Amino acid sequence: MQAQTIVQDGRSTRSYRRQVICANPHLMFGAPDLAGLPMPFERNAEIYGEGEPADYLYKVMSGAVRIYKVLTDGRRQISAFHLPGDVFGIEPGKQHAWSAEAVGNSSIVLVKRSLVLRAAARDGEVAQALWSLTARELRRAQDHTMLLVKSAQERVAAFLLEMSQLMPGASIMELPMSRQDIADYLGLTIETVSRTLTLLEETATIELVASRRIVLRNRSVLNRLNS
Amino acid sequence: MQAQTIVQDGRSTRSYRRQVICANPHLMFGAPDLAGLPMPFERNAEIYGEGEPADYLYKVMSGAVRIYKVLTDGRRQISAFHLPGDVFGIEPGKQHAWSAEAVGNSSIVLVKRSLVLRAAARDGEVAQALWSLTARELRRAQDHTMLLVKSAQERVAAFLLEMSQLMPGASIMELPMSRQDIADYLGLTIETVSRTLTLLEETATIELVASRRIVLRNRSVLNRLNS
DNA sequence: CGTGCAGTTGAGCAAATTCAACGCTTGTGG
DNA sequence: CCACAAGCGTTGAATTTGCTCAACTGCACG
Repeated sequence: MQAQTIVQDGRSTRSYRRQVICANPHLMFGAPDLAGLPMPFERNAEIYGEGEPADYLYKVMSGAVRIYKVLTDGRRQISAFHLPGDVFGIEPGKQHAWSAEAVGNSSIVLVKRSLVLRAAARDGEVAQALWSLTARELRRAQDHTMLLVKSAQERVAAFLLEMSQLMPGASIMELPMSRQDIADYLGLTIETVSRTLTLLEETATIELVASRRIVLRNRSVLNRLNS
Repeated sequence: MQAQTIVQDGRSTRSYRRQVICANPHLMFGAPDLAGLPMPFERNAEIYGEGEPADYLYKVMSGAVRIYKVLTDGRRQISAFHLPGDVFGIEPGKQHAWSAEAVGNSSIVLVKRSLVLRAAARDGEVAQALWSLTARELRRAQDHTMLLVKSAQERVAAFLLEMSQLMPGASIMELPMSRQDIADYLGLTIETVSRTLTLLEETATIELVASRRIVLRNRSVLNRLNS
């Protein structure tokens, strides 16, 4: 069983070629009894890759996960960030259509897909849960679609509100992801994201405590942008 | 029971205010026994509206359906076109998050949602079918997301290929929808769609037999744009 | 034959991208 | 402890892409 994790290479380009570096997140494919136990993933470690068999469902315990695809021209599109409590990895087919990586060091619980499916076949409640999980993911994807037809300001505002919803109660938002991650999620460039954030700061809508620590000062402005 | 259908108003603007005109597509909400029988919908007739209870599942028998939302600023975003054979109207919640309209005159079969859900609770096969239908819809939505981060040429090429896949065998594609529909699906303006189509015609990639009759002359170019 | 709608085309403009330089923080090695 | 490189983020200037506004064409229908 080969142990290898794939992470982003360190070049300053924005296209995503990949490079093999360290120890393995895929041990469990040979050790199905690990299902249900939390597994640690390092920053940028791959959880699964596009085209791999979709044998597990995943639940984020701590950290954050990005779901993404790399286009032929090297651009990357992130379809979702998953934060603690979120389940991900549900796929219609046998194979993953997307890749998943840990944004920062993360702890993730794995459950064998076949176990869940078998349980669902027996138990209507499980089937129902699985279905509503998929349906929620569908709504998420549709909301993301609506994001991508808006202006840069609107997208960034929507992103900030979405993140603050995912971290309720925190007055200072601690974003786990980089500007590049945000840009690839919003379909913008890092420069545009950066400029838009400073613009929002200049208008006292937000406060950039540090580049990844943001306070939402004026939610009504953000809500209006989001509308 | 009030009979009324809602259609687009006739103004030249691109924002979508609405105006009541003619006879009712919602008879079935009072006549559940109609479930399973095909119902006719006129061009632009509303099938269901955002916020209405999601009491039915729908299957297109003939014609075409657009699923859309109208933003606060009046712009419309179409999330999907459904052609004969497609099932639509599956929603995670009790209410429709989107609206559905017939693109052209269409025939659509309705099935009571509660019947399907009850069947799914008893029968694992039905539950499985329902789940995979939802999952397919999810993949569709994700594919659409990937569309919206591409250039205008790439979006139009992807649209043409998608449509040709939905109408296999036809050498001349007969598009049921207007330029405005296409634009709202691709997140572009009608002008950009029009210009892009003429550009593709000038490069002999497609042939515009008539504005809604298109022949794909050079699929490899389209595929390259799509990649 | 006019009217209305759908689609096309053109010119100017605005928004976001591209390319480039720079600043700040962090980690590493002398 | 300082020097320096690497990563990440910000800022500026030029460019490109698609949008806006406007005019015009072709077609269908009365």
